[in-house]
Amino acid sequence: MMRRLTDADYSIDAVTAAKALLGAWLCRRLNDGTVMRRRITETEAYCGEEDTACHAHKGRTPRTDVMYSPGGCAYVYLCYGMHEMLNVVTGREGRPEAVLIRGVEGAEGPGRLTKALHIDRSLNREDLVSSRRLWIESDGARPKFTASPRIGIAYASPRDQRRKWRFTAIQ
DNA sequence: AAAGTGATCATG
DNA sequence: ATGATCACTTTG
Repeated sequence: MMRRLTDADYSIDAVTAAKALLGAWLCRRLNDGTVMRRRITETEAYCGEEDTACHAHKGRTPRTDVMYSPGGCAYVYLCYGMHEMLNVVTGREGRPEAVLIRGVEGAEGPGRLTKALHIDRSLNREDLVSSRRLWIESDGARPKFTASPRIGIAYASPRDQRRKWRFTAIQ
């Protein structure tokens, strides 16, 4: 049985959420009514201002403001001038944590999945609990996964670079 | 290996 | 206003 994730599912720390989101279904309804669902296969956790890899590590700015909202909304930004990146904000209000969705079945890679599901910055701040356009469902599947260092964070402290906060579902 | 692409933020 | 940087992908 399939259920949409609720506030409670998003009100947890990003590392726990990043693991729990593996196997869940990222769902997108387009303007023409088409609904797409893809299983999440890879995630990364970004954890507060003290995490030097996290966009919010320099504090609240116009871009990172959304990360300070209560868990359950989307944080979408443009990377390298061409790739839209989808994150799910988690945790409590005032604490900037988010899970980067790095891959879904059939679209591995953070820029590829957003392209496949037509996700862009118009969905920034979208509330995944109530949205008709973007949400996540779970059928209870909890795939096994591996944990490894996060990608593309050479700017972070060596200690934060070493943290195994990237989670990849097996098969 | 390196380009391509434009928003973002710190600096002036 | 300017410039460095960037949670990536594709092409050679």
